[in-house]
Amino acid sequence: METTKKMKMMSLDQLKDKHLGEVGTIERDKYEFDLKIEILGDMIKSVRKERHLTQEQLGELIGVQKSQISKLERNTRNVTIETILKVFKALKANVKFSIEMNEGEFKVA
Amino acid sequence: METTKKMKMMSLDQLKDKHLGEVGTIERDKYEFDLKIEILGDMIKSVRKERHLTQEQLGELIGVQKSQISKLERNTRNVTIETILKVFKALKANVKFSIEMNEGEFKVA
DNA sequence: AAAATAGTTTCCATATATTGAAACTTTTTA
DNA sequence: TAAAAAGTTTCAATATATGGAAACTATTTT
Repeated sequence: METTKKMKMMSLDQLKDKHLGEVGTIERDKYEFDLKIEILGDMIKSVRKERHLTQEQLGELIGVQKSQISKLERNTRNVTIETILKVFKALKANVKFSIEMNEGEFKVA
Repeated sequence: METTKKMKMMSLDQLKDKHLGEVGTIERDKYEFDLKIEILGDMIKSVRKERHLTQEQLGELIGVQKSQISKLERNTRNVTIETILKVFKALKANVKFSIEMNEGEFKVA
């Protein structure tokens, strides 16, 4: 099993944001990772913990039972984008998505 | 504050397959965007175009009909993570996911 | 303009994601 | 250590994502 690797990093963009905002008061966390089903749940859990919420509280914010949150965090199954967005929106976390590709890497079979 | 920048090393295979440009100048495209259902399809389409594939060809790579690809690109519905990963994997594109949050922004209702 | 290719839509079946309720287990607190 | 709180699992219902087939429209090519 893979352990949760929580990588905190500060990007240039964040530095800019920080300077634009109130000096030194805005702490911004960014978690970035290769998208895999197995990691998503861990991310939900991480952010929820950071917000000091119980599964039940998060569930209330979204409008679902705590069991639902548990399932999501435990990666018991596939998830739809909509569900992911609902959760992170409730956690007031900004979700970004990026796609990287090397030019010319591709060959049609 | 440390930035962990891990630009992927280029493999020899990638260099070999590179058909234009000089050695060592493989361009890497990165599309980053706030995750929204409406945008995902556009991204699939963009990357597919960049790979010079038709919907039918992409479908073959994944093992689905072209109509399926059309539906995905046209954002006709919600999508699961699994499907997203399947598509971008076939396109040899690296999918990243990031979550940003401001500390202390959160208030429990 | 006709043919060929590419993309879209509809109809429909099947698989599975979402969800609640309740019982259960684990962790925390008094 | 007993009670309370937090988290997990199971059972079951419903909604909906995935997918193929075929007819359709749009675009490109000859």
